Amino acid sequence: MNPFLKNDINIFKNLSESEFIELKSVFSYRKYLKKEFIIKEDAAVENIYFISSGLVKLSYFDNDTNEFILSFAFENWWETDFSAFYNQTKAALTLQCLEDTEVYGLNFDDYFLILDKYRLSNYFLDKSIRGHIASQKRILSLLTLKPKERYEQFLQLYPSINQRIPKSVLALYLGVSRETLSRLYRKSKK
Amino acid sequence: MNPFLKNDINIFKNLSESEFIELKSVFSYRKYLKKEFIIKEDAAVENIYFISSGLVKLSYFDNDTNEFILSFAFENWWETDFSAFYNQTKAALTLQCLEDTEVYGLNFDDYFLILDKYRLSNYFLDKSIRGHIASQKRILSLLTLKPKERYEQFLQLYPSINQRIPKSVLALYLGVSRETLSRLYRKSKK
DNA sequence: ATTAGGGTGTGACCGAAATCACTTTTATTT
DNA sequence: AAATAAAAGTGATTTCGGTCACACCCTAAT
Repeated sequence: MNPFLKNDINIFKNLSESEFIELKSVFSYRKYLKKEFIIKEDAAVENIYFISSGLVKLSYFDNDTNEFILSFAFENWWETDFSAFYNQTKAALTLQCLEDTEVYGLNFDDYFLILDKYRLSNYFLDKSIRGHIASQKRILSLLTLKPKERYEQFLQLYPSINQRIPKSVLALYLGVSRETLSRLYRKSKK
Repeated sequence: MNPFLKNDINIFKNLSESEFIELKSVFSYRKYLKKEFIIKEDAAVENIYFISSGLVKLSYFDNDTNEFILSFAFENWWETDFSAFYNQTKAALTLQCLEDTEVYGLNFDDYFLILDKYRLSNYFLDKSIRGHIASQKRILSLLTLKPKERYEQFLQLYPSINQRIPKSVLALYLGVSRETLSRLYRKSKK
């Protein structure tokens, strides 16, 4: 198993080497290529995914035409369509790779199994609360900031992924048109 | 202790009567009047609050002038400035009563204490994930819907609190001006 | 019954961003 | 290297929602 996942979990719970080998067996490793879908709309959402390398986008399509991006996820993030996974319903969101990406999947039953067996509830609770806090920041950003300010906030918050995604994709995340973003970009440079 | 909290927790973990009496002692009950602040900007955030009755708004003020509402919270919801509580920093948000409100406060140390002592991690994990899912829905609503559609979605989602708040306050939540909301309102009636 | 204040409705005007249309630049593929 | 596709820049036009200004409630207090 990728060392990242081990290090990440160990922040909260020091498992012995043997416990870790045991735990590792419940995860399913898979590699996806750029543009491949990890979760497709209307498909069942079997897993929650730990991204060990690469970059993905979680998005929603209205009327299967216009795309909107809920979040990017990269190294050491857990991601899935939480609503669909947690309620075991069909995916309303899609999860697609912006780069070649390696993931460790954890299915519904195993998720609840390991919560108790390895006392990982507090680990996931921490992840979830931080995710919740990040979502609230995003809501405030959408409510309070103008496109230009949102763009600048994004640059500050995620300087690394800004380099890794096309501007047209970033526009889908910021909630502005491609053209408007392009014009802002010029202005904030000088 | 208010029966609501007990019923809510019991969904996840059946505590004995004596355990419950023990647990109850860590909560601090308090009653607030309409317009009172439970959390004030820049103050320390001691507690996470379980709302047992009433209605509150969680909001952000930019430059201490313009208000934006992150969420409403009412009976059976847990609410606080999570970022400030969890990181033990000063409040960036305010929590203010829209009605007379009764809360049960739980402080930082006790929170982590009872997570383990009463095995409540899974209970709070569930709450947190559902909160996270709700936040994501809100983000999508802001990204994909026009003001009129957001208003209609709100009516559908929270028909009860729509009756309990002024339209001008709802506008702060929907991210539109008071005037625009007023005009939409007329249009969607006919 | 008069006043004051919170909440709401509505017209006029303005501006930021969407949309449309097209060009230019940069990557990928063969 | 040529061809094709993807991404980005830019002008012209339109539109939705914000802002300003003021009128009209309705309830509670004097």
